[in-house]
Amino acid sequence: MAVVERGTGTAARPTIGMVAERAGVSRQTISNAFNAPHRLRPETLAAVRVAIDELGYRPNQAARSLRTQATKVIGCRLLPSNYGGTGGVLDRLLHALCDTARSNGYDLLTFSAKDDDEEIAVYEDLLRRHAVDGFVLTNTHHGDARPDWLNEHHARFVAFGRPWGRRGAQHNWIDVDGAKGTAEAVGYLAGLGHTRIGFLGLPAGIGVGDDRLAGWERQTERLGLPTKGLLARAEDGIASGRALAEQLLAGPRPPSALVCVSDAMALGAMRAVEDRGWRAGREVSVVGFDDSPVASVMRPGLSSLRQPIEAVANQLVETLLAVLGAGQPRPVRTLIVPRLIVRESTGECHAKRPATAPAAQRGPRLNQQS
Amino acid sequence: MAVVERGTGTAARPTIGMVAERAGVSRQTISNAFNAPHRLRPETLAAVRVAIDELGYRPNQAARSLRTQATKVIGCRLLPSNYGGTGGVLDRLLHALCDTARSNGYDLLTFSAKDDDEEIAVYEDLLRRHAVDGFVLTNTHHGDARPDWLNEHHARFVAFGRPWGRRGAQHNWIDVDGAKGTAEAVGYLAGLGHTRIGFLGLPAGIGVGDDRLAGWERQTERLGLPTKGLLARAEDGIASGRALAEQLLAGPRPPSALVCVSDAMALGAMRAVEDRGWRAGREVSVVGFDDSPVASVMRPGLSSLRQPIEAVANQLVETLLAVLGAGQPRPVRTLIVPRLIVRESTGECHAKRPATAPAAQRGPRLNQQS
DNA sequence: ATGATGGTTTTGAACGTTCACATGAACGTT
DNA sequence: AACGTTCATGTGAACGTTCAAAACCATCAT
Repeated sequence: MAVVERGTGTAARPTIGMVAERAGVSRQTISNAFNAPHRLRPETLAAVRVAIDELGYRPNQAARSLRTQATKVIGCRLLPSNYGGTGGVLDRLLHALCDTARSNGYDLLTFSAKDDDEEIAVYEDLLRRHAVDGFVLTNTHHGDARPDWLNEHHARFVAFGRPWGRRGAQHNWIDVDGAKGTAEAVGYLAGLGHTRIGFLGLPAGIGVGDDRLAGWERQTERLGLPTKGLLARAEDGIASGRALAEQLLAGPRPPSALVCVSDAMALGAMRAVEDRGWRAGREVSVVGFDDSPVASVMRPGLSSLRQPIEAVANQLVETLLAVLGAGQPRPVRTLIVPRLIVRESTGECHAKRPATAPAAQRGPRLNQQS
Repeated sequence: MAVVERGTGTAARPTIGMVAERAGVSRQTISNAFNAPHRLRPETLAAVRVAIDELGYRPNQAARSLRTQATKVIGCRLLPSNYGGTGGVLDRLLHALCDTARSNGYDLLTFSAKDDDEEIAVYEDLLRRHAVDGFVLTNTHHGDARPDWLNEHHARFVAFGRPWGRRGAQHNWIDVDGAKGTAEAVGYLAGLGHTRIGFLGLPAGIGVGDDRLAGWERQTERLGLPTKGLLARAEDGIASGRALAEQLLAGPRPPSALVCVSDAMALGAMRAVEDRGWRAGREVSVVGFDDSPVASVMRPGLSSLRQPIEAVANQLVETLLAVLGAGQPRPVRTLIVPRLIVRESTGECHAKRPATAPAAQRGPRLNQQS
């Protein structure tokens, strides 16, 4: 645990040679102590470790990369945390990636790009300079040019997000099973007695939106619940959610619960509920998606489907390391199931006896999450 | 603009030697084409550029780092985007840092840490491995151990944030002038006719909070405005803001405007205003700090002091590069002034004629920001 | 004794670049 | 013509590590 030397003049950091000399062995032995300790005799290893500690030595990463042709760095584009209304999901992913990568001996190199083309340009630069070993892709979408580009250039990568709209995509990916999530939400609401459960979705053609919608469709059908007049779609956003919800609630046979494709939509929906003098979780239940920070902070708290981002990050790194190690192992296509976080915006159905006779006030049972 | 070779077997990327051979010059000449193009005769340079382009060559970063002892990488700790209620400021900073660094030929290496000690441990690791040239520190605070540690270990760094509580700190820093910001807010509100302007602050001892409070104190004094019973302090948060605002508004001589140390506080304050059946920007004006994404999205929009993060990032990188280049130039201590973004939560003072005679309805003049 | 075996350590070269210096050409001056 | 100067390019070494192969050294069977 010795401190980095601070000599009188230049702070010359130790090299493998200095450690070798101090331990009375060759350079290679020091190298082995790091890369293949099992090869050393226990006494030698101990002695070497003492020398390493005394000098506070760590292998120079540049020299190591040069020799091994591996930088131990993973590249990842940085998206605005509020990107596409994903409410901090990508921010959490980035954190988790840092942690997982580091505990596997890798570092994370981040860069920003205003669009996919610029992102590809950065890929090209980083690859040519041998500055990274591989990439983690986020925010995959229809007509995504990045996977093809990376494949053509023999780059190693994993994607967070399915290759929407491409059946035979050859790359590895991990994603969250949005359909399973919304299906769970519908099931939960049905369990609370709701029979008319609406869905606020995105315009057709957006992978994530279609996926989450499919879960609602599947589950309502399975449970024999109606869907007619209970689906509304528009661009993501609070304003959107408010308008769509108002539209459904103003219909002849309004829903008593709304499952939303995002927290932003759900926030808007709650607003629409309040506009009518009602309260989310009482007259109308609302469920969001992504469990963004606001969801837990607002009152009433927003029930939301939380993506298990830490698990996703683990899978991503694990898969990428497998790809980096062995050339190309079996393809990995993993779906991880989100978890419904229940807060006050969901409650039992009171559709039969509306606002005039409100149900017994449920205490503000805060199920706050972080 | 040639594409990276994709040979039949291994995709052997070009080296400086191959380019040299192709151009019929020596390796050093290729090197110079990148690092000192002015040294080459124009014709030579042109010929070399052709060869470089044809092969799609870029210098191998590891080899370069090994030789020059410079990695061209800057390290930066990643903080949760909702960290300490700073509402996306650090997220914006990270983006801006990426951009600025990259356009200066540097990459950004990010890592996460659960506390300062862990952060220092990562510093140590990265320094010993020669994985970075320097660091950007964020979130400086009282009793911060990081600058001292870095100085002792001869690390190069710049801080975003003043060395709170240390007069003679020796390192370079850039910060936002919170006091000037709140002073501007007070001035603006006074211009709208407000005379009783309150402040919702943080507990004493938090640098950022003390700074922003000081601006309110300074400006109210300068304008001869009262402060008694107009200051309330607590931990940051929406709930806090709501409670503090309610406390001030319930007083014998309540404020007609509130300047808040953060957007979270301001959100709470607006809530308290609504609790009383009032509307922010009409009966009581509210100003936040940081211009977080919610500020522009909510209705009424929250007026807020926006930190010019892009300018901060530029300064940070510029300063760090200066430190990395020349050993230690003149110390840099820069304060950058925030800008008041006016939205609907601020309006003319109507303290004399309260809610019964509301002023002419101001149209929802959306001054939405991004 | 001899040689084969297997574990442990050392040796020399190589990774791809840039540094410090050497070389050579072109030019103007004496 | 000889010289110094400047500019452009080439040469060999070095950065710090790991790879491949060789050398060493016990141990054991022959």
